[in-house]
Amino acid sequence: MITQKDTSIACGVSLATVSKALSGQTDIGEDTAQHIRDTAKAMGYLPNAAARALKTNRSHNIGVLFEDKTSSGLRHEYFSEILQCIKTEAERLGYDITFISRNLGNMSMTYYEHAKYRNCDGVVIASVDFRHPDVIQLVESNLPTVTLDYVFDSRTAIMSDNISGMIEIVEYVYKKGHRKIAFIHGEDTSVTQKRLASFRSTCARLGVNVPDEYVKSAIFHDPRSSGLATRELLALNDRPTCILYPDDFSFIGGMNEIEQQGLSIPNDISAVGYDGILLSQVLRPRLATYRQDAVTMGVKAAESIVDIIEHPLTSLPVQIMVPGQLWEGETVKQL
Amino acid sequence: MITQKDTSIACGVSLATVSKALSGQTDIGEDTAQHIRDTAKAMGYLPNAAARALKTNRSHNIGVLFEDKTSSGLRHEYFSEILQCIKTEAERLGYDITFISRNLGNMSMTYYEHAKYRNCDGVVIASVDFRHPDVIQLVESNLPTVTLDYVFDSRTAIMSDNISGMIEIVEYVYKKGHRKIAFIHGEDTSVTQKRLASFRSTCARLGVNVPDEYVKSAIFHDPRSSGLATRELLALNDRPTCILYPDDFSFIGGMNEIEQQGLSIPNDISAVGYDGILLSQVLRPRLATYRQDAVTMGVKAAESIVDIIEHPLTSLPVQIMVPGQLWEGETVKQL
DNA sequence: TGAAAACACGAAAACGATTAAGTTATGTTT
DNA sequence: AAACATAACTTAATCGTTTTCGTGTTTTCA
Repeated sequence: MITQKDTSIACGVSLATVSKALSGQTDIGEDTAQHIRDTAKAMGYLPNAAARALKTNRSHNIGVLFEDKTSSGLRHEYFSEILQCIKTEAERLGYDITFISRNLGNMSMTYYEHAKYRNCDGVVIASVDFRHPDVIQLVESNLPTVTLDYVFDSRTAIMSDNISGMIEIVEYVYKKGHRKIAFIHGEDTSVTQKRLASFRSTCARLGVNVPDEYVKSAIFHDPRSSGLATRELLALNDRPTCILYPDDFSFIGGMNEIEQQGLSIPNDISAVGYDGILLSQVLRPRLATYRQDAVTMGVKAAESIVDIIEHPLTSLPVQIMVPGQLWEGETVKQL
Repeated sequence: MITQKDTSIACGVSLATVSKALSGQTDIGEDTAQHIRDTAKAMGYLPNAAARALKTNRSHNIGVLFEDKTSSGLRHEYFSEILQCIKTEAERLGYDITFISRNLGNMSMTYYEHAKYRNCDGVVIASVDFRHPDVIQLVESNLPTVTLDYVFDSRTAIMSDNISGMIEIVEYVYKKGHRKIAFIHGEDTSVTQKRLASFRSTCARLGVNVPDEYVKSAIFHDPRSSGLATRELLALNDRPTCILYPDDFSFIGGMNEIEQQGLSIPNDISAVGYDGILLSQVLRPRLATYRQDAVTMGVKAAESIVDIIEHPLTSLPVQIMVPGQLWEGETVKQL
């Protein structure tokens, strides 16, 4: 492996001169610097991130928390798309991505310890149990952090606008003439709480009555549970005319149930998803859904964490609301 | 930050002793070692991966190549599941995962340079253009590498068994009485070549004639292109009774086309997917498909790269065939 | 009991890079 | 021309660990 030392010998200058020339310091003559850069390249010199990190205490490495539990995790297109965009944007800004977990080999460590061990300059917390003590420890530490879809006090958070999303969905469905609107929500998370509150308040504002039996609980990304909830809704005496699903993928479970009962979407029952994953737009009829802007979420997350890392004093903790977009699709019938 | 030095002072022993005690060397008295470990923990000592890597030339970090081009990439459930499993298994074995790309900030580098820069002990090459010169450079370097679904000479590869997969599919369809079998394949990749060859040879062996117009080209993971191919197939005078799709997701495009023409699956047209993603099993009728064992792929990839890293002399380059499984589903009609 | 072996620990160099502070040589000012 | 500023380098310390080679002490056993 070619080091700066090798290069310095080859150029007949000191180690320091090489380091400065390579990092573009100004107190090196332009001709010398150029010569050093040329020979370094010719010799196949590569910087050593470990040495650099050790000395500078900056790794240019961002930790990412992605715990793959049942519902969310990498298999969910929303998250894999966010990850993809964090990765791309971070790389553009000169940072690499390392996954942070709670164990490494046989030694178990907290997220914080792991991130410190790897000298991460900051951490993006994407998909985890935000109530876990280890997550709390991490956000309360001195490490820069950015969370996705969950707010911690005095910390930057990138939020998909679930409140507005739900408002737009309900208003759209209302505009289409629906007054019997059912909502199948996901398991009890911060996201679910926001959507549910928004659903209830918007319905109230529009004067839409929501009987208790119109609100069902299911599991995100699990068509089976939303299928069961759908069945219960269809069995009601006063069945809803429109069902809102926790996410696009879960809608499949509802769709099966509806079709199996000989009903058709949207003629007999209208339906709306959430997420705007690829699937929603290749189904026929195209699913009405609220597209979450995963691309912007990822980009903003990367931008924010880098900003905090590079300007720790001037960057302020903010909550960035990322608006989504209603995709009307063809699954909500005009009544 | 607490270092070994701090600990050594606190314990009144030398730096060397602390290092040995912490790494479990034998030439330290058991009582001293225990005392050192206790105080280290009490003081909140954390090892520094950068310093360790610098000294030992081992980072316990595995690079992963995941370039997100159109068809494959993280948004494809097959790959995101593999990534998830590589991650989990690598962590179990004491390694972290870092994404390797071709640029970092404004400096562009090859994969090899990036991996070297980050001191990766090895690289898993998952989803890229395997013919790219930079990929070639990487696999021809001294870095341990493992590839997925593509073989390089003298290198370990984890292969989803596309040959057998196609054999099983064709035999299954044949057993169901189909003799007019069409195949819509993906773009020209190594995987496509294998499946196509296997399709042709199996059909030949079974005495099934495959007219040229029964073999259509589409794009992986793109329902639109497979929809178009499906339309062409349906327009043939002598239309096939069964269509094999490049992947489960692409099947959606075909499904829409078929239903739009007033035909039904499987009564009028039978269909088979490939991958066995979640979607395939929540569709009604359940899609016949060949389940690729992404979990095993990921686990084997992690195991293999770690084995090569830790036993460079005794580990041999092998091609590990990961068998999949035919899921019969309900989309192939008995003729 | 005395020499060799085993044990427990320390000193110091090294990994590759960065950087504060010091040293020349050259140029500028008055 | 003396004094000073600037440009262009160099020296040497340092980041936190690991590891080789010693060294002093204790144990072992003939």
